[in-house]
Amino acid sequence: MSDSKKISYEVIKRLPRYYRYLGDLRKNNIVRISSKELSEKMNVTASQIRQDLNCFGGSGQKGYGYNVESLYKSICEILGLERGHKTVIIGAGNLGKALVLYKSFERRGFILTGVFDNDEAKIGTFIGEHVILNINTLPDFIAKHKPDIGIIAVPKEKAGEIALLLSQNGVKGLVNFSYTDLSMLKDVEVENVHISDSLMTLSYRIKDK
Amino acid sequence: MSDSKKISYEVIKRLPRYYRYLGDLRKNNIVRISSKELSEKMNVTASQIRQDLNCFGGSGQKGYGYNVESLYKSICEILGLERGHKTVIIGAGNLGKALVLYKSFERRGFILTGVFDNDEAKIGTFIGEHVILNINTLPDFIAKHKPDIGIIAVPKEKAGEIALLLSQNGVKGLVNFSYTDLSMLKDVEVENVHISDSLMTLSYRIKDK
DNA sequence: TAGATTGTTAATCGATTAACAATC
DNA sequence: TAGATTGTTAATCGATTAACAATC
Repeated sequence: MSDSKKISYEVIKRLPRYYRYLGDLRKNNIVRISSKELSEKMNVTASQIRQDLNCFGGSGQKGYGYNVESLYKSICEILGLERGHKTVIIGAGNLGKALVLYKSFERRGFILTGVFDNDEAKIGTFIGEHVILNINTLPDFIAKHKPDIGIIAVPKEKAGEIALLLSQNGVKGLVNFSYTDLSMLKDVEVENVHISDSLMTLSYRIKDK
Repeated sequence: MSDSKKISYEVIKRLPRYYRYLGDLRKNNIVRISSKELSEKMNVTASQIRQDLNCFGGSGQKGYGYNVESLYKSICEILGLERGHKTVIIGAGNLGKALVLYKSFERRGFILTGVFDNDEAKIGTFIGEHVILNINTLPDFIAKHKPDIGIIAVPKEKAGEIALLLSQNGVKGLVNFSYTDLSMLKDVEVENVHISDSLMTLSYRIKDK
C-alpha cells in the first residue's frame, strides 16, 4: 500500500519489459507464474524480479507466485497506460510518417490526435486518415485537445524550439527522435530515442568479432 | 595504452553522447575543452567524464584539458565508426522505409547495402534509390557483400526467424525494432530500440503532473 | 502438514563522486 | 613560477544478489 518509496529509473525502465512478457503469458492463458520461472524466461535474477515488483506493494502470494492477469493489470495501471494518453506528432518527414502509420501505439493506449509540420506543401495532405496541420495552429490545438505527449520527429535544428513550444503550452512529456539533447527543459519529461546512438554502441560491441 | 580493462556497458552507452557534443564543439571551431566545461554543457559530473575518457588511455593533458579534434577522432575510432559498417535493412514497411530514407546513418559511417522484404508486391520496387530484394536471396547477398549489421524492422512474429537467419549467415550485430526480445541469440550482438517502451516509461513519469 | 515461494533484510558488487598528487 | 586541470586512488552511494523467516 505504501507508494512512498522512490522508484528508481532503473526499475521503471524495466516495467515495460515485464509488461510485454506478462502480456505474452496472458495470451497463452497462463494463470500463474513464479519469480523463478519468469526469471528464466527473461534472463534476469528471480531476486531482481521480486525486488522490482515489490516497489509497488506485494502483488504476489507466498507459496503460489504471481497471478498473471492481475500482475499484468497492476503494471498497466502503474505505468498509467489505462488513461489513454493523447499524443501529437510534430514533423511529417519519413520518420514522422512511419510513426503516424504505426498502429501499435494505439493498441497500447496512446491516441494520436494531431500531426503537424511547417511545410506548406505538406499541410492539408493526408497520412493515412490523419491530415497534416500547420505548426502555427499547435497552441490552439493543444488548448482545445489537451494532449499529454508530444513526439518530436523534426530535424535537430528545430527540435529545441518545438520542445519549448510544446512544454510552454502544457504538454507533459516528450519523446525526442532528433539527434540532439532536450534535457535542459523544465516542467517536461523527456525520453530520447537516439537511433544513431544504438548503431554506434553496436559498432563498438562488434569490433572484436 | 592499456586497452585491457573491461569497459562497462554504462560507459559505452555514453560514448555516442560525448561524440555528439564533441562534434558540435568541433563545428564551432572550439579547440580545447576541460572536463569541467564539458560537464556543464552535458549536465554530468566532471569526474565521470574523466573516468570515462580514461578507460581508453589518457587523451587529455594536465593543466590544459582535452583537444576537441583529437578526442573526437579517438572516440570515432573507439566506436569503430571509421570502418564504414555495411548494413542491411529487413522489412520494407513504414518503419523500414523511413530507415532507408534516413540519410543521417550514412553521414555517420553506416552504409546501407540492401533492403529486403518477403512481400511479392514490394519486391522489385524502389525506396529512394534502393530496390527491395527478395528475402530468399539474403544468404547469397550476405555471402557476397558481407554486411556487418542487420536492422530488423519486421513484425514481431517474424523477428526471431530473421535474426537467426542473419546471425547464421555471419552478420555480427543487430538493431531490433520489433516488439520482442532477441537476446537469446549467441554469436550476435543485439541492440533493441523499443519505441513503445519509451512511451510507456514516459507515461509513468508524467503520471503526477 | 510439507513444499513452495514470497517479501524483505543483509551482503555484495559495481558505478559514481570526491579528493588530491602529479604535471603541463 | 603559479594556476589549471588531468589521471587515479579512495570514499560514497545505489543497485543487484543472496539468504531466509514468514506464510500460503
